[in-house]
Amino acid sequence: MQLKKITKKAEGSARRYYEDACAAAHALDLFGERWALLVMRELMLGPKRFTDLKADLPGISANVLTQRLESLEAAGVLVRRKLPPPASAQVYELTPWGYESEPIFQAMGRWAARSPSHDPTLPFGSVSLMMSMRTMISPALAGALAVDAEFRTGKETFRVRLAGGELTTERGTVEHPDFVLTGEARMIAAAIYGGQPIAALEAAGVLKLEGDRALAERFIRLFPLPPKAVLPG
Amino acid sequence: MQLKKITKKAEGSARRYYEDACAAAHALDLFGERWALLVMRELMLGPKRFTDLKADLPGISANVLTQRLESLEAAGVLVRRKLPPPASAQVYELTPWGYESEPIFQAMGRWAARSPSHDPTLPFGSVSLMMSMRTMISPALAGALAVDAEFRTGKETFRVRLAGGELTTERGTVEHPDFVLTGEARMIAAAIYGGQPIAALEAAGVLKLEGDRALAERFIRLFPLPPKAVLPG
DNA sequence: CTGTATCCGTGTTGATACTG
DNA sequence: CAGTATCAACACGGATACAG
Repeated sequence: MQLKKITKKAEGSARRYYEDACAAAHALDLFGERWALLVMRELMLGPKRFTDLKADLPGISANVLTQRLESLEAAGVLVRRKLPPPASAQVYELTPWGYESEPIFQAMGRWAARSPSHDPTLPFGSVSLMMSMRTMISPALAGALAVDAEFRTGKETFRVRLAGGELTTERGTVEHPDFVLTGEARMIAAAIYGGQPIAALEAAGVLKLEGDRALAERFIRLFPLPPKAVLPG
Repeated sequence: MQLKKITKKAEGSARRYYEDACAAAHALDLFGERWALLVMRELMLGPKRFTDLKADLPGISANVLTQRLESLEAAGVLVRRKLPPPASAQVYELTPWGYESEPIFQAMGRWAARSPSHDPTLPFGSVSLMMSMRTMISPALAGALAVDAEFRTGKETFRVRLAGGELTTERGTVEHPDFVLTGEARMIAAAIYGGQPIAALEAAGVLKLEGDRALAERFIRLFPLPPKAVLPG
């Protein structure tokens, strides 16, 4: 009787780690596998269910998502929670430390926005939109402007509040918003980052604005993109 | 005469990209493959040759290093340069935009230093040490302290200069250093991050200090580690 | 409906050996 | 020194089947 192939890796894939004390290398041990960081991104605005994660990460397969959720849970980045009845569904939620990874996304976003090969016309999720606004807001341009608005993308609604130069973006609604902007995330991005006037996008039927139009037009100019990097050669 | 196998992927491997306009996702398209970010890290303090990169990244294989250098060059992150004779060797050097990725390492380092699973006893390269000092320096603790020191790890020498709360770390020597610290990077790290007194490490024969001892002891206390994350459960 | 487990084809990764 | 060639292992993504 032959020895059974033990190579089968008893349990939980033996991932490859960098044997490096550098904390940045350790960060890659935690979220360096494909999709892991994007899973974290999708959870930055609050818990989600497996199916929503899968839907919001086009291209990921169920088994890969399962593995990443396991790894990230083992790393202490997220936890799986069972919502109390009647909504007794399972959700995945970042730990407090997991939420503190936001500066990583901001540093990566700021840098990669300058990449010569960055293509902003690709699909754009609503979490990415909200995170990017937090990254790109210019306190200098914002000054003392105060805004309390609602952004509605597809099936999600966000409260976007600017006060004291600080921008907060969270899931939820607003009692008496200054304005409400409705449309796909990529259309809102076209207004904010693409310089498209809101009116033009409305005329095209891809965006809808209700409320204080002047304030909205001013608000969407507060997010200047950094200049593209100039390459040698 | 048979048709030549075109499957060979005409040129430059057909990598998998996230189809995502999110700039952070694009950053992963640029350096999300295994080893890519660590290659960038090794170049953050100046150009290196293929063989040095390979030696400083234990575990990477030559073919993977070649691929990563090609990808990063195509992305505009680094360039290959031929040094002028007589030192006519080939080196790899970050572009100005490549150097601007430092905040990414800092954000990752700050966050991952709090990871419950971070193991600071693993091998520690000298570039990582210099980068981590720039990340972890506490301007509050530094105050108006001025230091001009030399750090010697293995075969490399670095100029470490603190002035006006700013820390610069670069390859090179110092004319009249306040002190010179010699030892493996991990031993210097043991002093700076592990709280080991320099004298103890000298007694163990793993570190050597020349010059202003009081200043050196004070200097190495300027790099407090962030507290470990407390996990639920 | 929500999530997990298993199979499978394919491509990527990495160790070793080898070449200009 | 600076890479290429080869090959084995494994990770990815898709499909499908299964469990609560």
